[in-house]
Amino acid sequence: MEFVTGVKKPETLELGELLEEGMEGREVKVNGAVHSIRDMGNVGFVILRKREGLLQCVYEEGISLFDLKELKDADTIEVSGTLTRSEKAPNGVEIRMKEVRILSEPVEPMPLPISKWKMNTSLEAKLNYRPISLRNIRERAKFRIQEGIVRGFRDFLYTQGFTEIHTPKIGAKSAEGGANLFRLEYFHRPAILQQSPQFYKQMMVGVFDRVFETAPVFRAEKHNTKRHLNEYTSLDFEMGYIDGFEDVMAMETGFLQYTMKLLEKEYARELQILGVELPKTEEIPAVRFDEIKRLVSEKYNRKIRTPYDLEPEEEMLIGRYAKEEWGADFVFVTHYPSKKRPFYAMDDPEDPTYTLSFDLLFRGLEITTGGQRIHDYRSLMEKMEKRGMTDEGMEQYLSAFKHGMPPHGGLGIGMERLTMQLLGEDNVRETTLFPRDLSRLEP
RNA sequence: GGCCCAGUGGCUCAGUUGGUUAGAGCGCCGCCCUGUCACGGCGGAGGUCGAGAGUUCGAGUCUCUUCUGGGUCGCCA
Repeated sequence: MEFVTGVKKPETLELGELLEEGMEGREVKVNGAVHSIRDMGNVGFVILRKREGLLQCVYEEGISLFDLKELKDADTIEVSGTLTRSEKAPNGVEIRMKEVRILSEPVEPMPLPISKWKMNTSLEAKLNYRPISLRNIRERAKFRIQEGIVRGFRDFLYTQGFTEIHTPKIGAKSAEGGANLFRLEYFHRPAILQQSPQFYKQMMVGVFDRVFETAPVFRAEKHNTKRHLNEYTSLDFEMGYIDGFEDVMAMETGFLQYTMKLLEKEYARELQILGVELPKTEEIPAVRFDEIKRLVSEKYNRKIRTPYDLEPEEEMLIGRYAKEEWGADFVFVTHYPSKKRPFYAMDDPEDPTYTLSFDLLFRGLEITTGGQRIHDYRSLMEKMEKRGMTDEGMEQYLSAFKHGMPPHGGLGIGMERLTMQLLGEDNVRETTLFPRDLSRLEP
């Protein structure tokens, strides 16, 4: 019998440790994957890929006690050698190799040139070889940034008194209803995959006042565009005791400000690798739906074809307008038509054809939908009746309201879309680890 | 699902009005090179041109069918 007493410090060092003061000249051990080899004859360079970045190891004939030809790309190895500071080395430090232990060897050569800075590979090939393509330094940096976004969301909301919740993804009925649900069999009963945590978030506002969740949602929409996925990660929050939907927009602005600072501070390396400039978030313009529609139509001389919704081209033009007129990357579009919003959206008492809701556009793409919800039981029932809905399957949801709910509102942010816009990618699949779309169910 | 575009070595692409043995760069393999960092040099392997049918003396190239992928529209985050 032995006791397990916690994490032990490994013998091998990480990049950060190698860069510390006073390490120069030390005998060290590191591990990593062979990212590339540059063999110059009597001298050679083995670039190791480690979790924090790349590390140059130097082979010197006579000093290194092995043959460089024994190594090849994608070997995982453990290197022992002397840590040396050198201005010629990419990070300022390198390891003069003495011994190498091969931990594993590939069976086949790389299908993609992952060690190239830019792989020059189609999205399709990158997705088909996902576990391989993600090893490329730029590819993997995208998902570190994505980590930073989710971290920012979590950390910020914790500071604002939110409770993180985890709601079921299998259910009997869903908030928005309709044809875009994935249906499945649940022990001989019909079930669906949740397309939104909406109902659960709202019910939990009655419990914790402020809640959030970062989880997948499923949409069986048969769309095939560069901004749609059939499974995506939604950053959702819902907050009680609000004075209006403006409080929700303010909270989202706070999240963006917090996250941009976090990225700047802790993800500087990844931002630099990808050449990303962070957008301004000090202030975000908010403009009414009908107003911005008119402004864009006038400025760019474009006819309004659908009065109740924004066409993708209009979204793009709104992004352009916000940039040109207000110097803004983000813009809130408020007061969407009631017609296009779900039943739980609160109508504007001043004009019930519009709702107290908003979308957030980031560089011309919708990344958020949010708003104030109806909290009064009678109003909710009234609106459902007006829409010809029954309470079937929603008894639990409605019972929360029957027994009292505070005024509240919330939003959902498309994580992949936010990442995509931040990084300037032109396809959501670029910022999705393993995308699910019309034709792609694996990897 | 509608419409548009594209499928040529592992990857990215070129291939003329249909004409001999289908090319390049990167990657891979071998050899050379004492400091590379997109290393460089020399040599080599690797392709039923997505699949099927048709037109033709002859098809990577033209026609039809089909499959796969990309873009776009409706819907949405």
